[in-house]
Amino acid sequence: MASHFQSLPGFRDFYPEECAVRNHIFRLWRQAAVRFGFVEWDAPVLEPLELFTEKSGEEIRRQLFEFTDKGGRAVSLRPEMTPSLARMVGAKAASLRRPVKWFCASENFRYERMQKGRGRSFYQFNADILGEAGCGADAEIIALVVEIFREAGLKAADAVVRLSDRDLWVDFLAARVAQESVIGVLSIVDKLEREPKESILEKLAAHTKDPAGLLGEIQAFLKLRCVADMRAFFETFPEGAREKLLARLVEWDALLARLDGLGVTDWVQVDLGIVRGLAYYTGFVFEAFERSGEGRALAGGGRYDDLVAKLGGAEMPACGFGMGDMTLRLALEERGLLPQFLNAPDFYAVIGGAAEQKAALADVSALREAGLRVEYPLKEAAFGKQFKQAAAAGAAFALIYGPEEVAANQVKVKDFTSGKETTFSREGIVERLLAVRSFGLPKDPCHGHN
RNA sequence: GUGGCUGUAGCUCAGUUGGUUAGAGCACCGGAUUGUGAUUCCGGGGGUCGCCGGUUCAAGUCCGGUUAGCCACCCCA
Repeated sequence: MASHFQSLPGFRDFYPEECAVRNHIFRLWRQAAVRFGFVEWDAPVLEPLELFTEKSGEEIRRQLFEFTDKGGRAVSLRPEMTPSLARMVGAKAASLRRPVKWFCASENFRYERMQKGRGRSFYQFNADILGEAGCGADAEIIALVVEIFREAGLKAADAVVRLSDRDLWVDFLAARVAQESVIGVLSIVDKLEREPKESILEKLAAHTKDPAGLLGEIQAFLKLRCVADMRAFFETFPEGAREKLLARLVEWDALLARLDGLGVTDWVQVDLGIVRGLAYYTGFVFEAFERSGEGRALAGGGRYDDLVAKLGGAEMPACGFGMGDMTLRLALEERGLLPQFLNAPDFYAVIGGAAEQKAALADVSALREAGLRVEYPLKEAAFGKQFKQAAAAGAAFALIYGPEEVAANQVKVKDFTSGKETTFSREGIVERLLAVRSFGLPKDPCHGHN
């Protein structure tokens, strides 16, 4: 170790290569959101502790970076953005034009034990639509998830959005257990795959006289994969519960029709097994997963119509999702979807010596002014060394300013991919090289020189 | 918060039953090389062997503790 200082556990140093990857992911997020008409917002990194405990309860303090500041205030680094969003939207609820479509790409902090794809500091993209109760907002949110995946280079074979419905679960369970047991049963359902059957039955017995029967119905419910099957399933339910459940399916039809119109049907799978973290969700919920391999969760979200009133003081239906940078990065990395040479220059000027320096630097400046990425050696060096440096920097082209070229008011351009060279007049060099960057060296041999 | 595995150069790792001044490849810097880049050759910098303690004439090596990382559980807003 050159230094005895290290970054804190779970926090990352971003060397240029890492930073380029991070910025690439930010770019994917921002561009997709902006195309969908979302606007970016942000909030303080440090917030009053109560803002977070109000939503999630005292238990989450274990996972907060919380402390008392010098003014004696209980504060915490933000573990998520939704409470801040609710506060900000709630404060201006009356004057915001609806629907409110906001996104942010924020650094968040959770005091957790680290593992693959999870640290104590991470970046998360959030997009929310507030003030629209209809499923059009849910569809827009889900389509944005898919748009980000597409923009990143993923295909429908790589990732899937599993769509579930908290309302449907509540109505389904209400027909089988007491109202106050619904939440408890949902948390049991969440662990269905991870716990032995005996343990599940034992827990269900606290909520029903017929745990085996209830488990059978839940398993049948979980197997439903389309609205037609759901409808057939509910037709057998007793009057009262049946009408409510069938009415909910009308919303499902409307949502799926919109998703079809938005062209994301291939990415969406009805899967009522998505019940995790349903504490404050009130309607459609979803999570995006990799289809194969690790099966990592890439994003998750849903409708939370009551949360803004609770935290922001104003009635405001809402839905949204979050997507972390770490799992997305791993998914893209494994598929070779991270661009190479994100920091590479377009052109590297190879400069003969002091006599050629003035002409070369003048062109470098003009090219940079035009928006091209141009580098050159900061000290005099042999031609061979300069070419090595140009290649090591990942430059697409070398611009050669030797005595011959400069004397003739020319510059030789070398394409590092093909190894071919073409000589241009320095007159109008900016326009020529803008074209070279976009289309490569001209094929017309009359430009050539050999 | 619980359990398993692992810490030797920036990276990947070697290092004999404990035995002189701890090595290699890659990477980096310089040179061969003042007109052409992923090849080649030569040289250089860089290590308190994670940390603390113990056993021993002697510890990178053995023992104990600790810390960090990885993986799984818990959790996932």
